[in-house]
Amino acid sequence: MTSIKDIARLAGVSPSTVSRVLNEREYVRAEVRKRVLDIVKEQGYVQNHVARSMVLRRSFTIGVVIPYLFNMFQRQLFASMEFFLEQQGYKTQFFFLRWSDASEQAFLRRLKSETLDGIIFIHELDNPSIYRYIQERGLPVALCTFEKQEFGFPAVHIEEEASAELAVEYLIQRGHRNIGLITGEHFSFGRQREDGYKRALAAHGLPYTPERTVRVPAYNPEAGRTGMLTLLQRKKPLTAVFAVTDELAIGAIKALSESGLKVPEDMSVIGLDDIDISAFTNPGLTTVRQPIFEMGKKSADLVCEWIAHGRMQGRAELFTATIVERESVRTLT
Amino acid sequence: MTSIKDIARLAGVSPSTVSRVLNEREYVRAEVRKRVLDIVKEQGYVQNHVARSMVLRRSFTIGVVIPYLFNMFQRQLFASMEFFLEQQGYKTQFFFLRWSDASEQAFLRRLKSETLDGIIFIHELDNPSIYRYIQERGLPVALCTFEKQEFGFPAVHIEEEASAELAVEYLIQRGHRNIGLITGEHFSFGRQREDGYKRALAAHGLPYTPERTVRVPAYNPEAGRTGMLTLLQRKKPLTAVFAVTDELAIGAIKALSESGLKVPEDMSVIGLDDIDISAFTNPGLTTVRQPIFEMGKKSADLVCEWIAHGRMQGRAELFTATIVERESVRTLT
DNA sequence: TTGTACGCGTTATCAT
DNA sequence: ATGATAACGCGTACAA
Repeated sequence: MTSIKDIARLAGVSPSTVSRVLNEREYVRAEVRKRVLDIVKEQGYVQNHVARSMVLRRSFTIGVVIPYLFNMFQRQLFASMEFFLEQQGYKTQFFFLRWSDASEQAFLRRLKSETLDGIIFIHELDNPSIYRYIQERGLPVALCTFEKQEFGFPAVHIEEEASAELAVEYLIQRGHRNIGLITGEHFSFGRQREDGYKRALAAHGLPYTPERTVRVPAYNPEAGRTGMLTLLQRKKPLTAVFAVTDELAIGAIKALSESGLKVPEDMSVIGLDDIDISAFTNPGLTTVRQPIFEMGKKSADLVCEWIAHGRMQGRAELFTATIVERESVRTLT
Repeated sequence: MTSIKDIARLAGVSPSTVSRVLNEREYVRAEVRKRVLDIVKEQGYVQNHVARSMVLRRSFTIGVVIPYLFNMFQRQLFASMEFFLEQQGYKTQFFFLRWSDASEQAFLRRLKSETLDGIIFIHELDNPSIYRYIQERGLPVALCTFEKQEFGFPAVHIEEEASAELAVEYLIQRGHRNIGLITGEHFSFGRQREDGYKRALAAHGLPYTPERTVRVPAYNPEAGRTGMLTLLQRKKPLTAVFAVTDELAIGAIKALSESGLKVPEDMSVIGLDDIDISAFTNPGLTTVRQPIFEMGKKSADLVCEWIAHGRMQGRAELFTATIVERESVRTLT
């Protein structure tokens, strides 16, 4: 491969001069600059990124930590991040994490070996040692869709509890009293959204009945489907269900139709996230929208600013969720 | 950061010895090896990946080229690749490409600067100069979901035409004669699937009527929706539609339900791909399954073997698609 | 304004 | 079996 030395030789200057030209330093005659640039173009020369990272001790790369089986919501989120990161001159390196300690350990090893400039988490980790390592090293970081109070990292997320409350409130306003909940066992947002559900019930003097809640091991459609089936099986009266993510809701709707129940005639369903596909389900899914694109941008901005200023810039960035009305909720009369 | 020199000093040996231990070379006394390993563990030392890449002139990284707005099918594909690549000790670096020449140029620049060990394309590029560059450099490469005869790169894909034919054949067997087609303007698989559609019609002596074909600018649900609407508007008799991807099919079903038409009672719909979500639509989407997981694995294997043996290993790897029966197709009587 | 020399962390080669 | 040294490609301090 052609290196900076080759260019220097061809242009009849020293490597340092070529370096100065390429990095837009001053102190180089316009004439020389042009000559160098011409040769660079002619040779199709591009700086070797590895060598550059080594000497600069930075990689212009931001890591994005995401579950191995990322869902559609996270997919949209990281597309947004990648877009804004690239705009600011950063490459994105994804770390797909499995739900195991071994996977988190492997991640820590990579973290140590890769000289990332910053890191964004779209995935909540169990192991606090990783957060601790990042904190000690002072690595610029942002959390997206969750927070970790103990570490004081900047966090980007919606008000989980309030957003869930909004969804349930919407059902109650439409006359629903017997409302089921499908949530997940893992991650703090599952618990927070469950709290929002309870708060909405309480605000209207409705009792919380544990039999109307089911906790599933994942947040995908299949889990939503089995969750709904379980709920149905318990034979508690139910006119509506709040699924804490859209994917769960999509699975719930499937279970309902398999059971010969119509949405929203026989059962109303509301989700939370507003992923792309939710506009295309039958019936269209009524849900609560997270501003995905903006949240991705904010996360990217937070780490980039931290890097630029050399110190942490923000703390929590709270976004507001809004109802998206489609056809999966019926008004009881 | 602690470096190999620090470990060497702490263990009372030279950096070379530490290097030998870490890379599992022979010629190092068991006793010394243990001492080094203990220090490494104690210090939490990990080799610096950047320095290593520089001297070894390889990065243990495979690039995966994918459209910026990758669809759910591609999402499953690259998850599979990432999984197998990691298993073989490679990191995955994604390149999200936009549909523009500028984006392809930027990609070429990165390609030159990054010392990748290999590359997989899940995205067909317009610009032959990129393929040419890869060919000249002898960079291990695999194409997934398409091929480029001119360059003779190994390619992993289903028999596009035959798979489409299978879908249409399925409709014809069930009594459908007036079958619409929703396909995309771009990429060779769109044309190939269209050819398969025509071949199935011809095989049964059915005429090809251009008014029953619509070509949309993307392969996502929204494009499928507008495509279906267009088809409906033309008022040609129609009992079934073949959408060349599942995402298009999902959009088509949405358009149908918006128009007050029931699937499959008033109109049958069949897709192609069998993405995860297709099992959860209402009605469940009848489609043709690409063995996504296996195709991802095969692509990963092809580049890894190429790297290991120092020369190209396979050529075309053809996979067979199979019908997945769900509820979106009705048998006419 | 430009060139020389050194160092970044690692591995391979060659001595010992 | 182990250590010294050079080299990978680049940026920068310092000399010129």
